[in-house]
Amino acid sequence: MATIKDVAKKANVSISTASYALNNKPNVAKETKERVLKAARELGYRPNIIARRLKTNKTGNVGVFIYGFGGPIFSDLLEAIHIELLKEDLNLIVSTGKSSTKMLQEKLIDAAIIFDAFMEDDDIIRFAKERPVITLDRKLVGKNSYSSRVKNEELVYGFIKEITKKGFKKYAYLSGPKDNLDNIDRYRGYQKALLEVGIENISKFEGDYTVEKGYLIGEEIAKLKEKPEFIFCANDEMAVGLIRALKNNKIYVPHDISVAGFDGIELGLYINPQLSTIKIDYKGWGKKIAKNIIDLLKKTTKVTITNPEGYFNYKGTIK
Amino acid sequence: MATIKDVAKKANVSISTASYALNNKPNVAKETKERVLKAARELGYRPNIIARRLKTNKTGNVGVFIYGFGGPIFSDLLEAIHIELLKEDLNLIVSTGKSSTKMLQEKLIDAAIIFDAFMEDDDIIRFAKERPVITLDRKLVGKNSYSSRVKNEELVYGFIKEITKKGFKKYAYLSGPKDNLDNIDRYRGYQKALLEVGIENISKFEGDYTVEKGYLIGEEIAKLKEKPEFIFCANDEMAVGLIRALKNNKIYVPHDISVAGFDGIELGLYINPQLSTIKIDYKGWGKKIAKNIIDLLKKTTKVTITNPEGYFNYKGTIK
DNA sequence: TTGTAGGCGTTATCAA
DNA sequence: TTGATAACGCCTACAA
Repeated sequence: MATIKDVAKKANVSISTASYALNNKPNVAKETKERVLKAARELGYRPNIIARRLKTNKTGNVGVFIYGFGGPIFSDLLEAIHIELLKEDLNLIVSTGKSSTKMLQEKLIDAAIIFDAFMEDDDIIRFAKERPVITLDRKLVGKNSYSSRVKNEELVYGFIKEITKKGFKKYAYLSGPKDNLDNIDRYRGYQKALLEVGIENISKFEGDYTVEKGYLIGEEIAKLKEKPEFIFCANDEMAVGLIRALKNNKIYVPHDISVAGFDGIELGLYINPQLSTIKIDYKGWGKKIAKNIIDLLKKTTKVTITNPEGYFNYKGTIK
Repeated sequence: MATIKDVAKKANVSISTASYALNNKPNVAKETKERVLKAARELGYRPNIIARRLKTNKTGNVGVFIYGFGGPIFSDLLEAIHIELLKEDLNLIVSTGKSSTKMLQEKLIDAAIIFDAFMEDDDIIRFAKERPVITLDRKLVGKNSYSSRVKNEELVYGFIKEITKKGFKKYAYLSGPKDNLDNIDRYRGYQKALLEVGIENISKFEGDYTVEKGYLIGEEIAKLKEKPEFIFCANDEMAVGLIRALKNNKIYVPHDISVAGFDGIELGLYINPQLSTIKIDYKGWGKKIAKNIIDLLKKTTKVTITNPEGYFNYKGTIK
């Protein structure tokens, strides 16, 4: 592999001059520069990013750490982030699980966006001592450390407030993992809205955000004597599984039971009827966060982190 | 950030001794080693992977480059790869588009797995001069360069051979992007199977692998006077969109038209009826490829690259 | 068993 | 406008 040394030799200049030429520094003669660039081209020279990094402490990479590659919400988020980063010639690196933590520790990235509740606050804080982080899955604010959150409580509250006008009596909540922060906030909004109209007992089923679990809970509910009239699922995927199980047990949505979810995933559009849900603008969110990260890396201005928008869709699986 | 220098100073040893101790070399006295490790712990020392890499030419990262984060087949593939890599303490880095090419050039990874037809052969070949690559989306075999492919032609041929026994007369093919290699191979198998039973004119619609395009083609087909009796879609996502458009136009699958897809994505299980398809074992594939990569990195044995399995599901959207 | 020193490929300081 | 050289943090002969 050709190094800058080879280029310098071939162009008959010193290493430092070669470096200047290759990095577009203004202090190098036009003719010299051309000679260097030509040599580089002919040798197929590529700067060794590792060596550069050792010197400059910059990689040109932004890491996005997610809790799994399966989540349908991530594709929009990642796609949008990627587009923005490319505009600034930054690379996007995606990782998950233990790999993420290691990348954070090894600082192979200039900045991080975190959407993985399994990652430890401590690791994030340590990283944030030197580089900016935006977390999307927790409240973690400090030096270099920002948080952008879906307005879970507010959105669910507003959504359910409307639902209560339909006069349902028996409500249920299908939760995500019980220590998941988004899930907790969504439940809080749910509970608040119902309490305000005097409904206190909400039957609660514990899920895990997967279609499969939603299906299992659906089968469970199908066997109940006293069925809920309205079930709010902490995410769309569980709602899809739930509805499917109900249908297989000849319980029809929304005729027999009304169901709603959260996220607005594409899958929800392709079941019949379409899933009622609280749709989050993940694309818009990704774009905004990426812009924030870019600003943070530039350190030019004060950076204001924004939260994503949400929209209600009552049609479909609600009577 | 604490460096090995700080650790050495704190433990009152030389840098090299600190390095030996931290890397578990056998030549260091037990007591010294303990002193070094203690110092490292107290300083929160983390080796700078960048510096190490510069010296050893190893990163401990494996890159997987995909054509987009939206593809539902990738989640299984990535998840499986990730699990295998972790067993060997290798990190998984995922990237797409231009970022992928840059990572390849900058060699931030020890090996690459490529499933992105937009990446250039040249870039891959250059990378493969020094490190192993497995491509999943093209035929590219050479030094350090291996190819693992879905048996598109063979699978579609076998599947359609069975279909022809049902006695359909009018066949259509909904293609992927017309220069996509998988798509071309799938069509070849389709054509071959039909030719063998004397069917020569296949009406062909050009799609792009997306649900949206499938939907548009579905609307187009709904307007045709002479409709096909069986439509094979080059992937499941288009099939889902197609079926949905047909249903919206009161054409029912499989009652009026039979449809099948390719991939076996989860979404296909949640439409009604379930999508008939050629299911690829993406999880198994990911596991195998990851193992291959690990072997290649170890350079121990001759490595044999395997192809993924496929399974037929005729039930659901085929009459 | 420990320490000295050279080098991985860059960038950047300073002198020429 | 160019060149010599010292870092960046780590590993590893080789010497002690």
